[in-house]
Amino acid sequence: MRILVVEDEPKVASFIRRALEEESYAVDVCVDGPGGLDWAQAVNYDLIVLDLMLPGLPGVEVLKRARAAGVKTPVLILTARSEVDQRVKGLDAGADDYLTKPFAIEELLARTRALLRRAGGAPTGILQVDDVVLNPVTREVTRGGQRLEFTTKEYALLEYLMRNAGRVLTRSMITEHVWDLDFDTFTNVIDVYISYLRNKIDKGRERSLIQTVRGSGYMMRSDG
Amino acid sequence: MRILVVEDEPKVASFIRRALEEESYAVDVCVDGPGGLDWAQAVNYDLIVLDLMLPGLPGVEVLKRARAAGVKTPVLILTARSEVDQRVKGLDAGADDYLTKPFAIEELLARTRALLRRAGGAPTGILQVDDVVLNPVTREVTRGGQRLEFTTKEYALLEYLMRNAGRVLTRSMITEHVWDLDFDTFTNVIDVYISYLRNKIDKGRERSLIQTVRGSGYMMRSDG
DNA sequence: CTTCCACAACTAAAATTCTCATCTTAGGGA
DNA sequence: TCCCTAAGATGAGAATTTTAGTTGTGGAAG
Repeated sequence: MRILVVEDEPKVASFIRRALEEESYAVDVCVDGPGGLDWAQAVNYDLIVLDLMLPGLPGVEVLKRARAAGVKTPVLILTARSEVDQRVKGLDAGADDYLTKPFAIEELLARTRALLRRAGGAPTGILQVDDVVLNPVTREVTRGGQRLEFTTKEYALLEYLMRNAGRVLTRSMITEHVWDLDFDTFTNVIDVYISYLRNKIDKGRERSLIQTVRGSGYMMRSDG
Repeated sequence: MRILVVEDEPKVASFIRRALEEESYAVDVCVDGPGGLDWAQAVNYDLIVLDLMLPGLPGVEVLKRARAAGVKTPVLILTARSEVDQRVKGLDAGADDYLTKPFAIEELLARTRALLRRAGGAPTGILQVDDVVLNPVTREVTRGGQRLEFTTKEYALLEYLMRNAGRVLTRSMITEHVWDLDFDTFTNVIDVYISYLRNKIDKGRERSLIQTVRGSGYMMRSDG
């Protein structure tokens, strides 16, 4: 899940970034309106968090132009408590939800989850492949009832694979969703992390849930 | 030293990024013209590497507008072999040097060094503080003739300190030049890396070359 | 059909980067 | 002077990434 945060105050931006990254989202931060608009159009984000008070170009304008340009990504806007009519304008301009500053970070995370869930059309949010069950809300993963522990990157990769079970994911697709955007092609971190996942998930089983598709990428088996 | 690379082909971009990072520059990559222009104006880069063949806005236009907006940063343009008149236009628009694709990466690094040296007005490039000698070209550091080894980040931090010996560098200045732009304020990596440097440089000496300026930041002693 | 080669993928181990928790120090009140 | 707080230092170790050597695969050549 890739999220764009358009926010000019560095403190707030890095606070949000950190919180979202802890939840295993891939986060890009942009500090001004025009830049935000560019990124929103250039990359197919899963969610955009947009401050309405921006230098260069007001947030509402960014949103309007992005929508005009055909960007369908759900947008969560941030406003100061006083900017009530801004908020209304924001929702009119095509925002999907809003949050007033200052806000509890947990609130932001909850709304993020909600928006992503709504966009994905998933009713429960629980992912299951074979006897592996992943709960995106609590970030808990079990296999056959046994709890499994993952690091942030491992979890992000696993969730992406499970969300796309039965589909082949190329290395660049994985890169785009789980690692940084300007990613180095000449590394094999993905292979390494696949190996970590297999170690934890398939330990002791003969057939891995994660299949290698030679020359293309990897695929999570959609069913036994 | 912070460098902006504006280049749309991901392979080329990450190739350049990697090469520059290996030389301890802090590198930002931007994939289109408008974005490049924004970043060039928003951040005080030490060098901009600009592809002339860009989506959104031609490189020459980016350059013209940046210059019009008062951006003084040296610019190195990249062109395909066939785009001879583009190159001329680029130099007319205010570029400081050019390189034709395909190019040897060493060539790019050499020109980068040359441009940065020219801009900094440093004649030899060798930095010396007390008996610590740093050669930015070979990335070799010695103290009293003894060779010292550093990791990429350690080296970048040390070079920045030495280039500004006698001046107090705040944590945000260090952040801007050595770490990523959207840096987390709540971390103490800088302190940790200062500690690493002291361990390697001052091992066994009573007085550290790197002074702590309480409440402000750090400073490399300019002289004994 | 078999063998060989080149490339893709795998993995262990090392290196690097970053975080966290704890300890130390400096400086300003009470 | 003593104590308290904020700032800084640092060891331990977790997470991430790189490196390099090994293994596996499929196609080409014989």
